[in-house]
Amino acid sequence: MDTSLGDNSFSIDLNTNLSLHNTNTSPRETLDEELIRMREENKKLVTMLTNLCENYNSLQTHLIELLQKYSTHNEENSNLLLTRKRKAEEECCVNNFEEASPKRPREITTNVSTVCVKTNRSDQTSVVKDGYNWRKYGQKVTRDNPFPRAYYKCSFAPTCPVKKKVQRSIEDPSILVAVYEGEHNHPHPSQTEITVPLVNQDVTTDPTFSNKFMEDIDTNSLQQHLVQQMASSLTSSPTFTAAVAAAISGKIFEYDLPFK
DNA sequence: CGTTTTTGACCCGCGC
DNA sequence: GCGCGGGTCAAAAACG
Repeated sequence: MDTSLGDNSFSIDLNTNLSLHNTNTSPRETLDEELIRMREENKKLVTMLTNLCENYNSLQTHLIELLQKYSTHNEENSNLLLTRKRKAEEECCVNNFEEASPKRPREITTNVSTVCVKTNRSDQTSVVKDGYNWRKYGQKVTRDNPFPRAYYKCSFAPTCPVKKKVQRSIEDPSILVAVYEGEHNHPHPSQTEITVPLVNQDVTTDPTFSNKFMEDIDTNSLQQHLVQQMASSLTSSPTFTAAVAAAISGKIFEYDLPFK
């Protein structure tokens, strides 16, 4: 995860470097002490943030490992029940970047990944906002799911071979299951309208669910969210706002005084 | 008027 | 060989 959050250089500059031209020692000493205290607090915050990033990374790695194990387990169980055809589909979904079945020569090597997206129950559309532009070319009601399956091609087709199938989960209709086939051979057109894929129990109990969704989580929006959370928690602290107010007033004071 | 979506028809692989 | 089911095509409709 290449992130500025993991960068130790990230610091909260409170602009508390006050250089007051006040000769009164006692308020200055107080301010100096306050300044030292704020710097230490700043250091602590940086350390905490670094640890937080490290913990997040290790947790993410752990989650991916668990999902991989879970997928393998489901594959073994379902092998007893599924027909050969459906089993082949299952394997295709569980194992990403696996070659397509040799019995289907029309599909050359395709990368298959599954992404689950939480939507509003009132939203009946089957649109998964992933930043790419798609053109719908078909819709079909399948045997094992009453919700229609929509077929999309990348709008860059035929240059871009990527297709996706979108269908609501039979277990939880508020979840859209999108199956992507192939890799885009063009840059991502937009990073602005990405729906963060969902991690919940309904999704992980779906045997067709793939761990690939973790890679599709937009790291930029996650970073923004974390920064916003940290900013709000800091600004909600009375000591922090007091320190900022002191820093700003001190700065104003600095600009006012030299001519006195 | 160009683009996208809808939808019925068709194709093809698989199982019996 | 036949039927079933999933995937794709393509004409018509809808949309901006």
